[in-house]
Order: sequence, then C-alpha cells, then structure tokens
Amino acid sequence: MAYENDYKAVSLYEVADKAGVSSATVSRVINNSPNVNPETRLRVQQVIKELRYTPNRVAKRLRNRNASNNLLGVLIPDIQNPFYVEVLRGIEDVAYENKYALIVCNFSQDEKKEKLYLDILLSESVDGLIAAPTHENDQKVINIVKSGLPIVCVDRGLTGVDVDLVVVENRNGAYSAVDFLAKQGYKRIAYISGLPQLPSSRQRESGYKDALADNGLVFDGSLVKYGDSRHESGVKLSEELLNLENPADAIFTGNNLITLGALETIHKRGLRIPDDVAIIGFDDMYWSISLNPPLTAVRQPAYEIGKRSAELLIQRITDPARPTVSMTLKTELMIRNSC
Amino acid sequence: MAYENDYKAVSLYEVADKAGVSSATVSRVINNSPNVNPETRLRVQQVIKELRYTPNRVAKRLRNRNASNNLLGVLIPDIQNPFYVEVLRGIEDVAYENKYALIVCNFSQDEKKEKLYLDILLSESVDGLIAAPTHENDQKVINIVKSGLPIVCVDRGLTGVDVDLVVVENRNGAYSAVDFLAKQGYKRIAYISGLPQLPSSRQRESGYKDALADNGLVFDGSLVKYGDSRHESGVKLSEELLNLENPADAIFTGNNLITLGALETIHKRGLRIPDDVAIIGFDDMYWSISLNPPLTAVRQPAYEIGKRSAELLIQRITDPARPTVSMTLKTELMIRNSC
DNA sequence: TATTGCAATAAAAACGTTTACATTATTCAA
DNA sequence: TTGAATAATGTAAACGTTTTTATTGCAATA
Repeated sequence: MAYENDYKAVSLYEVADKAGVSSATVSRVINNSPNVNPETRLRVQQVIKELRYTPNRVAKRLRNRNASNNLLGVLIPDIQNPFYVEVLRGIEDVAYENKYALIVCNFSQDEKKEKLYLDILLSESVDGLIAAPTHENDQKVINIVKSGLPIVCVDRGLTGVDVDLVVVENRNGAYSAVDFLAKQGYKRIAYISGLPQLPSSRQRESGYKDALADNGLVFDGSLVKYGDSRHESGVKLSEELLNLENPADAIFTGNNLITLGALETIHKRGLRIPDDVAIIGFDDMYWSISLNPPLTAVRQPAYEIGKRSAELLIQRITDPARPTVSMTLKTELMIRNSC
Repeated sequence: MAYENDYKAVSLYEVADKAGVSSATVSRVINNSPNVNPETRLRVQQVIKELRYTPNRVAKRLRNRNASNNLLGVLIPDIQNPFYVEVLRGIEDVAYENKYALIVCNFSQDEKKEKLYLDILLSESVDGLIAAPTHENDQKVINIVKSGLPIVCVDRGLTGVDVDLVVVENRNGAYSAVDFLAKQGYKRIAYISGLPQLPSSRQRESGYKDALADNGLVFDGSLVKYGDSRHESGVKLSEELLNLENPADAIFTGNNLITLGALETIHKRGLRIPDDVAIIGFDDMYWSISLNPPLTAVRQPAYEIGKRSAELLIQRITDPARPTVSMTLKTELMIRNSC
C-alpha cells in the first residue's frame, strides 16, 4: 500500500537541528514573527534554502484548526457547464492574488456527491466556502451557514438564513430577451426552463411572463417546459416544443446547455434559424459567434461573479462580523443572428 | 482572523468518552479492524451516529503520512479547454467509485502556477498525481517521478524517466484529418499548431506532413503556424493564413480552442465554410454539430483518457512495483460539414 | 548590589488521528 | 492447577506544525 518514499520531506525539526536552534525559532522565522535575532533569522533562512524545506500544510492546518490556513473550498454544480468554469476562473484569480489555495469539488448536480464533498471540505478545515446550493432549502448548506463558517453563495440563495450572495438580474435578463423576441414580431415564444426549484429559473420565468404581457402576448402554458442544466434536456424539450400542433416560432432557453441541446434538435430537423424557429439563450459563451447562426444571448458576467464572490469570502474570513451583502450583477443582451 | 466557531466538530475522544472506551477502540471501529467485541462495536457506532462524528481528514493524513489517504491530485493545464474538463470528468468518476477524493488544480498554462500547485499537492500528502506537464522536460514533474510518488501523465510524456502515460494517436489522428482534406480536393492545406514544444503538437505536425506527401501535395512552410492552446491564438494565426497572397483553402487546427478562434476569424470575414475555406479540427466537442457549419473533427476519447489514467494511478498506488505502462488510445474522425 | 525589564530563545503542549506495545480477562490443554 | 494462547481493550507515542509559557542573559535602573 505505501509506496517506497526515497524522497523524505524535511521537517521543521531537521531545519532546527541543522541551524542549532529550536523548532519554535524556525517557526518564528517562517512566519516572520518579530523578536528573532537578525543573525539567527539569516542562518535559519540559509538552512531552509539548503535543505529545500517546505512547510507541511497538513500539519499546519491541524495545528491551526480555527485560524486561517489560506484554503478555500469551492462547490461547483457542473464543471461541464462553461458558465461555472468561467465563475471558477474568477474565483481562482482572486484566490491566487490573495495567496489562498483552492479545493474545487464538482458534484455534477448529484445531491449525494454534494453532501459527500461538503463533508470532505469541512473535514479539510477550509477557511471558507463558495457554493451554489442545489436548491433554496439545501439543509446541508444552511447548516454550514448556521455553524458560522464563512460562506458565499453564488447563483442561488438560501431561505431562512442570512448569507453573502452573488447573483445576476435574472428577471431583467430574461425580460430583455423575451422583449426583444416580441419586438422582432415573434408570437409563439416558448421558454425552456432550467430546474424549476432554482430561484434563478423562477425569476427568469417571471421575466418571460412579464415581457409577454407587456407586449400583449397571451401566456400559453404549453409553451413552457421544465428541464435541468443538461444538454439532453434541451434536446428533448425543444423537440416537444416543435412537435406541438401549433409549434413555437421562437425559443428562449433557460441556460447554456439547454441552448446547445435545442440547437442540436433544430439542426437535426433541418430547420433554419431564425426563419423557421428563432432562439435566444440565457448565458453567453465566447464562441457563441461561431455557432450556426451566431447566437443572440443574455450574457451573465460569469468571471465577475466568481471574482466578487471570492472577494466577499475573503472579506468575511478577515472580518466575520461584517454584515452580509447580497450583490446583484447586471446582464447584457448580446444581439447576433439567431432571432 | 479566526471566525467564531459555534459549531465545534466532535473528535474521536468525545466519542470514546461517551461510549466508555478508549480512542483506540473507536479508531478500530471506524477502520473496521478485527478484534473488537461486537457489542462494543455496536455501542460505538451508536455514539458515532448520535454525536454525528466525522473523522478529521487532516489529522488522519498527518498521522498516516506515507500510507494511503484516498486523496489524489490533478494538475490541469487549462480548465477552460473542454477537452481537459472531459478528461477531468473521467478522472472524477473513477476516483468517486474508488472512494478517492480529488484536489484539482488548474494552472492555466502558467508555469509559475504549475510549480506552486505542485508544491501544494505534495505538501498536502496526496497519494498520487495525474498531470499534464507543460513540456517534455518539465523538471518539477520529473523530480516527482524520481521521488517515487505515484504519478500518471496524460496527453504528454516526459523525457528520461519511466512513467505511466495515457495519450492518443496524435500522428494518426492528424493524418486522417489531413488525408481527408486532400481527398476532398483541397490543395493548400494549412496547419495551426498548438505549442510546438508539446510532443502532441509535433506528432500532429508529422501526421500532417505525411498525409500531404502521401497525397502528392508539396509542403509549404508558410502554411504552418505555431500557437498555443488559447482561443486568441486561433483568431490571430488564421488571420495570417487568410492574409497570405496565396491563402490556404483549408485549415487543420491543432486543438479545440484554436478551432474556435479560427471559426471566429472566418465568420468575421464573412467567408463561407467550406466553399471559401474549409476547416477541420483536432478535438471534437459534443456541440460541434451546432457550430456553423457542423464541424468535422478528430475526436479524442477525452473521458476515457481521464478514466484510464485514474485507473492506472490507483493501480500504481496499490502496487508501486508494477511496471509502467504507456497507453495509446485511438482517435476517430467525425465527418460533418466543414470540409 | 540587587532588582527589574526586555530580548531572544527554548520547552512543551496541543491539534485529531493511528498503531505498536502493554495489559487484562478468558479459554483451553496439559 | 498451572500456564499458554487468544481476544479485547487500553496506553502512549508519533505525525509536523504553532503558540503559550518558561528560561536565560544582559542592560538599565534604584
């Protein structure tokens, strides 16, 4: 089971030995504590370099269980969704700048995995957590908030607890998309929703309905389909919409992967976009321009979502007492050629 | 700095106390050691449940420095590249099945970050590592191999050391793509390479050259451009190719992101694919069918690359003595409409 | 001179596990 | 009835840090 470890990591003690000081002094040098003789400091630093000593993060974490260890946990619902990857990039950059390491867990929309990874992150003594809970009543996450561990939620809030939150204007973003469709003259505008238990899905739906109403279009329940955030969802539900005896002439897709799925269906059927059916997506991708046709979409500032949430988290770790903030970022309608 | 921790994690000792046994016994129960009285075991399990005890992974790892801790490190060159995300998914699934946790580090093609994350992973006492080194002479990674820590390389090998390796048939994949272009009648076939220091890039180039030769096409150095694995690279280098006085009539792109960049350029110029210029990509994406036009591409079995490498790694951790293996997976030409 | 204060350092405990070793109780053969 | 073997459990050390507390030496003060 154990591998033969030719390479034996050097410990603080060996440094201390070689430098002729105690482990405490070495520790003080490493952590830039005051009250160490400049000569001693220099000598110790010399030995550290010689022995190529690197501190053992695990020991450090165990010792400093409830101080900061420069370690953040990130709980990602679906790493295959480019939106979350972009969010992650924002988090990474801020973490890196602030010398925090990251443990990234992707639970692939699987609640069992979410629970497991959450336990692992806690057990790893992370200083704080960035998470997108599976739904508003995610008890596991709610308990963590209650426990006092610093946490920032992205994309989705939690009911009944006060928590730092970074979201986008879902309702307005959806409204602008559907309003745009309506203004273009589309009459039977469908909505393929992501998981309906997500606040974001419901907010987008309400934007959809409001835009219909404001444009004098009647709401038709058969034009709303509920899926999740997987590609297959988009494939299947767009088929249903096109199979209607009175089919949709435009589709508003609730997220990234649904959009790609819907495009696949439309292309497979040989329909032309936007002539036969128009499409507009929530979530933009940098390669949307290379889609067929270039996709019109509501852009979420994903990178910034990540950046902001990491900033908030680090702030909270530094100052646990600061009041929670709820940050709402703007979306932007990227008009191209799909409607 | 420290946050107020209302929620105090229970330790083994508290379980031991409450169950009226020693810490050793509790540990034995947790680890399913034999030689514990069934009644005692039951009682301890009861208390564990009551107290909602979860073992502290950090303490465990410190104690068992050189035994297995069910923890793997993954070093990803670019999390924004869907290819690596798919590889990661393969790794995750195997890890999950085998009860290994993962620390995923994305170094975004930045060697400084690579070094930092490598140090962190070592310092975290991972049982093993899956990495795609930045190049064949990546000393940091080579040293790890030499140290005896179990490691599997994906996509890229290392010179001078014997290491488990999972790659694809780069030369053959490229050959099939370029051969296909030639057979379609394209005469001025360009190649936009990824980083030339990567073995995979060079292998693909050799496939490109061989296919040209076998089809009686002369090699023209001005039709080969060297970039990296970023989107911008594809944008810029395809522009250069189209600006040639005698421009390319077909482009073979060396990877995912280059392909998307090239598509962007071609669309911006209002050129038609494949009539004005054809394109074929190394790396397929599941949404390639939704591109304009549906992209013909060489598919790498990314998920399987991840799966295999994780399997190899776990094997090596279990049996450090087994001889290294080098696994080469097949590619597949996905013919659609871009050439 | 005796005391105090300070700077520099050391000693030792603690974090939460696992495990080698020690101890006790029980069973069974001689 | 002894003794040995075995099963069940306990004790304590160890992993590599940080930090509290203690110690030392020395300079400054009364």
